[in-house]
Amino acid sequence: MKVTTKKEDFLQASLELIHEKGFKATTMRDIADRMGFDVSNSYNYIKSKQDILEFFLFRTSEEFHAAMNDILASSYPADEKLKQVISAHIKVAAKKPFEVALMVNEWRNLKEPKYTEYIRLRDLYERKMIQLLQEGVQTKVFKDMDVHIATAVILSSIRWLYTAYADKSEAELNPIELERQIVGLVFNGVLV
Amino acid sequence: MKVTTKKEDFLQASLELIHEKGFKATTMRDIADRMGFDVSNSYNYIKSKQDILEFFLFRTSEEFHAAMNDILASSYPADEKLKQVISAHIKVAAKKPFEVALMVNEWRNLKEPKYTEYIRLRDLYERKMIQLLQEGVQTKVFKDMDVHIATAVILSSIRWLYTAYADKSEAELNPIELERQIVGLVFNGVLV
DNA sequence: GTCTATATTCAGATAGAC
DNA sequence: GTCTATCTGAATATAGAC
Repeated sequence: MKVTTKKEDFLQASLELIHEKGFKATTMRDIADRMGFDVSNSYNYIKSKQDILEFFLFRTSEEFHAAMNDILASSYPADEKLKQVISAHIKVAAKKPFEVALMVNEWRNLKEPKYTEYIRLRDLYERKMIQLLQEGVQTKVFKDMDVHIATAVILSSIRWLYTAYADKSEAELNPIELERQIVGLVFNGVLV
Repeated sequence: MKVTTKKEDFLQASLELIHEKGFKATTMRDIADRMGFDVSNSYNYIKSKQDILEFFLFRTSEEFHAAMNDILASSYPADEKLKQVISAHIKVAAKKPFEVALMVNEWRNLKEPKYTEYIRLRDLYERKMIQLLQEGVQTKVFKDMDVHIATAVILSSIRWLYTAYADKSEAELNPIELERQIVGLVFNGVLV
């Protein structure tokens, strides 16, 4: 079994509560209650409530960027690269659904200068995706299309993935089949 | 020029502020400041802060449902129906970007019983979309696919649309070209 | 690490005068 | 419809004792 420090437990409890109620609606008291101690103890583990948000957002963002960088630096053709990006998103969403939920829903609650810093990372990620699609268009692997719109559509189309794994109620989705279906749609669309 | 009541002005100011700062972060004082009067006056127009959220969320939800119902009740084949759903989403996003932003970002701030009521409307809308795709698969217009996953992917893929119209900074997107690009992707994917 | 106590600030909402 | 004044509650965060 996994050994966790109390700080890790505290952050995990925070993460789950924020996912359930939202960042603003989650109070330090809520988190302390779930940990079974008084609010004031929370400040043994963090300096401020903002710290919790920053910790998860930047850590998970880094994970996405690392995967994207490896994929872009490979010699695969663009279609295989795109498939691997989709695959990476499914893997992260399946392994860390609450972290991804935070990225999707709570980044607006960051305060300056972290807010601007985070936006920059998001924009950078988007630009890497645009680059990938552009490469595919130039090599005639992808059709001629507006790569900016296509990037927005594709990134948006996989943004719901965390919900499939965050809610235990959902039937456990087979990640392999999920990837097959999504790649099928992104590559060839819905028409026969 | 358009004649507006002061209540309409108040709600519009609320809408824009909530879009800028988020619902929880927007205070009644913020809204009153923008209107140029004291907080207490706000309660001439609404009973509570929740009212603002409920008003916009349910009104815009109704708009989406009405469009979807008309499309489903038509005798068009499934591919044309799907195209019209996409077209409707673009139209609403272009005309009411802040309202759509609220639907995407702030529905979690509804309180019971409105929260449950709203979730039901969302689920209903999703089921209508599943029905549309199922019809297309049965009539061999769409390929054989997991219609639940396809519904999640397609609805998610057009969820970003409001951002293209909410931020004035973005170059004004031509809705006709936007529709052409998105329909092209949803129908045939990115491959040549 | 845990507690009690408290400082500080700020939010939603109401009462009542003009 | 507008204001002043105020109630009530709640939140983040800190100080200091055990």
